[in-house]
Amino acid sequence: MNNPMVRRMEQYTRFSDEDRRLLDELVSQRQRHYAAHEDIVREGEHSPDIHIVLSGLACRYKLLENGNRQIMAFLIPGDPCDSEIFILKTMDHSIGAIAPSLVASVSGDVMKDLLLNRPGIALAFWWSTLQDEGILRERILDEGRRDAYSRIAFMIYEMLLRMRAVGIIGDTAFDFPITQADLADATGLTPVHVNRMLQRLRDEGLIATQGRRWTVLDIAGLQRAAKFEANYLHLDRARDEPESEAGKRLKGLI
Amino acid sequence: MNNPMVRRMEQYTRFSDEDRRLLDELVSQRQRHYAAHEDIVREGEHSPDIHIVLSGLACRYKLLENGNRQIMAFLIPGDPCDSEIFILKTMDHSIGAIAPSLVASVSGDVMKDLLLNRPGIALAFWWSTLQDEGILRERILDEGRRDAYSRIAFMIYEMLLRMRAVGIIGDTAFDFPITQADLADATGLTPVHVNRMLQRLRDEGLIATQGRRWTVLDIAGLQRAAKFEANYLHLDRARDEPESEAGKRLKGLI
DNA sequence: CGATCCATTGACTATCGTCAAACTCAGTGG
DNA sequence: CCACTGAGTTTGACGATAGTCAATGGATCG
Repeated sequence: MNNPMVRRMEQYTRFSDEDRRLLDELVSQRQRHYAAHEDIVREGEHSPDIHIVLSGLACRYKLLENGNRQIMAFLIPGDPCDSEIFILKTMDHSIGAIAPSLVASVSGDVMKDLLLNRPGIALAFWWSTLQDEGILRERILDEGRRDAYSRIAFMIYEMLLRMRAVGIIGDTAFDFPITQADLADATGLTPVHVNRMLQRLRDEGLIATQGRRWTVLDIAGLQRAAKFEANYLHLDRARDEPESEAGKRLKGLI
Repeated sequence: MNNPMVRRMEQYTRFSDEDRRLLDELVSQRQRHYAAHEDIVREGEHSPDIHIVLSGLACRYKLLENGNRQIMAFLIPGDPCDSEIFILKTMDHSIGAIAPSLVASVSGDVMKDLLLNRPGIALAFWWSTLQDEGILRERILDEGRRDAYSRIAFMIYEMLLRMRAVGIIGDTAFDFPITQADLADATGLTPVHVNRMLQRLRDEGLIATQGRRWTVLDIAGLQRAAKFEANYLHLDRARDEPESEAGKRLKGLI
């Protein structure tokens, strides 16, 4: 079976055949399609199931009183959405589909059973949680200390790497079915400003977009735009650590 | 024993006497003082121990190539710093003391033993991780969608609640040994702008500062400044949920 | 009593937000 | 086949929030 969750987690661990079989079974029992903009889990709810994105694109988001939305994380195929429900009573944020998506539901009891009896699987889920936390921290760094241009570039680069990790990508082109307004909600910018930054990235020959298909034309240039390059002021340190800090960071994280 | 970690975790669970004894023992074995600005764990390292802040103030941070620093989270007494070391090879961020701090070291082996054999303790640590993740998400919301004034107000209010939860607080006054430059690194602003916003909060009678001691003079006003109030456009929903979204959020989280 | 670290001020700049309108394009129905 | 529609993208003019730079003031500490 072509299980994106297994593919993602195998960046970290090698599953036994039995574990892989169990995980395949896990995501194939109950599946459901969600339309674009449909909520999968809502803030304040407690769901008896956990959800895993199999195809499409979803996100974690919160709404502010004034109707503004902040997307805190994108969920791509292979990502579990809400493994915290075993501990926390209610969700402190919502999960929504951005594009039409296929999502697996797993009963919490079945999941709990797996976590208790299959240490390999439990470890992989723990790793997944920690990776998510790393991505959250990177996002804080991004919003706090990078300008709009770098932030957009960074976002695109991160999606490229993450999609590559689960194999849903053709070399440097990938489906990222998102509107500029969604991107604005994810980066903390306005749609208008996102548009301006995308134009700049296109003008500079770094990326191209045709509909929902994004192509990275110049990976090195995109890294540079995203502030991924080693700073030449730190060259002495770079002898020991040939890669830039940010480069290592994102690789370690993805 | 006066164990802030136990106090913090008992917001979530009630420890058995034995668990409490074990946790008290855990943090009293090996303790060390760190000076202000001293690193406790550095990005890229792998430490055999996990660390728990007992007094003072520390933070998770990352450095950018240009020397800019982003503080991703404050660690107050009771907070474990690096429980991820069981899974991840290296830290993807650094932990540093902001003020002189007392920190407990716990050998990873001892810790692992506890997590495997004391389910009550394992659950409490898992909860702690999830709470941290919630705080990270709230920070992303903050940086993405609130202006500087609200962001500073929010930060102060969050610290008030968190300090209250571990009991290191005199009603509405608390020690928050931080410079305006640190606050700038945590909120993604410049020190100059932080200064302007603090002046505004003081002018409006919401807070007062004497050295490192912060006093909240007007809690409701501070909540309002932090955009904690229910939005009256949502009153219909507020009938079922009398609290504001943000209010619930932070309470659920703390 | 300098030295140092922080806080504060002011003048100037620029990044980004706001508003509003026009444009593109795919889908729909007469 | 061709308006009609609506979602999404693009443009431009303007405004405001926050950053930059540089100097001053205040407190604490050997």
